[in-house]
Amino acid sequence: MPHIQSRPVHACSQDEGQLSPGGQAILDVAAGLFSEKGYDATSMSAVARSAGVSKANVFHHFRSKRELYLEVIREACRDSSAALRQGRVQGGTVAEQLSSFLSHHLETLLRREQVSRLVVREVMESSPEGGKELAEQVFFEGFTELVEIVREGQASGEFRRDLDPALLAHLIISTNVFFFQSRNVLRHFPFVDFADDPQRFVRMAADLLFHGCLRNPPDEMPGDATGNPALPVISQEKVHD
Amino acid sequence: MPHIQSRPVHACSQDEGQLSPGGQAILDVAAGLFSEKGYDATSMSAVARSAGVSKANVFHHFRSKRELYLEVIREACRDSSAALRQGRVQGGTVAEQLSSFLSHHLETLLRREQVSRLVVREVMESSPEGGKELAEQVFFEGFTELVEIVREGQASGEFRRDLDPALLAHLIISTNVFFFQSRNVLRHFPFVDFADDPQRFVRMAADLLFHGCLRNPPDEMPGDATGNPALPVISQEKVHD
DNA sequence: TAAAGAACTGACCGGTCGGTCAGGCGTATT
DNA sequence: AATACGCCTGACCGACCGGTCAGTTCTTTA
Repeated sequence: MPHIQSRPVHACSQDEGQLSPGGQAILDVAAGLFSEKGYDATSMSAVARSAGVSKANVFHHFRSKRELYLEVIREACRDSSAALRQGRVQGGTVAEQLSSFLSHHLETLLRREQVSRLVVREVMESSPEGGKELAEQVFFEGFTELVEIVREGQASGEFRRDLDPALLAHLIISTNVFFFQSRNVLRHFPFVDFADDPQRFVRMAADLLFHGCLRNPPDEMPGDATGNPALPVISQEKVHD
Repeated sequence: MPHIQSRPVHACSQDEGQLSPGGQAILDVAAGLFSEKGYDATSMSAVARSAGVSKANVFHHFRSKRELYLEVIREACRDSSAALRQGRVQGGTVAEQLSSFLSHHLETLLRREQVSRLVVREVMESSPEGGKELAEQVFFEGFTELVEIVREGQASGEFRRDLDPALLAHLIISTNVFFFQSRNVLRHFPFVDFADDPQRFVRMAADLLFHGCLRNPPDEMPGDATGNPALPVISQEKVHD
């Protein structure tokens, strides 16, 4: 379990100078195996076999198992970081921007399931020092951007000014990542019907994050039963599929 | 990585008939090692060494590595399930109950860090079938209870009736678990100051879940600058330490 | 076409893995 | 006193691990 240490992921979001097609093929199957079975349970022999090459050849392209693993992580970070940034929408209210981010982020998580699992695992298992590197070199940009969006919302008066923008940003990521993580369990609760409908989930979650769960008006508004109170939820057709 | 299968965790929250002191000692050190280094990276030799017994002795008490691991998981589930239930408060508003739950739940997660990590890992890596068993046999009770609390809040008119109670319950768990998971990364963002103050985090998160992040009144309220709008936040002294 | 170097291979290494086995020791029943 | 059984041990097993190496084939360049 070689979690990030001294000089590892620093190549994140840098081009890394193109490796040979054979090397790339190895990297691809390695990504699949690592994310499916974890680091320890993935043997170099298995990587070689899956790639259709000899084990010695794998070691020709990558100095060690750890280096292969780190390269996989780097690529995963580069990809998901890029995917995250491109989900940005310019126009609309800040709430719409955040909602679009939520949607796009979750869609990316699910579409690139294996790689996502890999990154999430890396976050969870990171030591305090490894966490520092992950924070600085992998997630800083995206998270900062998210915090900035929230700040804009506060500056424009759209959002409450008395809450910590980083907290909201964290809860947004949290919402998606934990949904992604717990889906296989969530799906089996009888009263949960959103586990297999990410778009519905993201819409409802955004609604909750925006409006809260308490009855809206401080003064009561009694005869409203269950009809949806026509909340200005998000446009909801910007969601990809 | 032996995730739950055919007949595994069914002993959760059942007494399991007491094993010999030697066996319990082995189980304890195994719990530590498994949660610290993961399944694959923990060898039976290491377990034996840490427990101060021979490897053959470990296999005398537990038929296989997998069985030892499952026993560790069972115990962890039994413990954390119990810890969760006892966090329940009777009196007060539903919001206060949920707030207390959040606080107690996070405190338990952090206090029993290793075991928590183990369970979370199990959730994340669970296959669709393994997830079913986890859902039914480990988390059903606690999650159902949480959903019930939310439903009470809706029935009494304290909460909006147009939101899915399971969704709110899920977001509550999500908030805590992801905080727990990402702390080592979170701590290193310069604009995050709640990573090492779980109580503050839980208070702010509860506030956000209750009231949302949008400016409260639907009608504008222009000249209000930055002063906190005196929101009826949670009592905030019910939080343990 | 010769040379150089990258891509690739099978055979092999020391070490560790999960698991087994034959047997010693202590104690309680008969 | 014999027996039986739970607890425990060191020695050992085949399989597989990450990694190396000498050598062959392919590709590029001069």
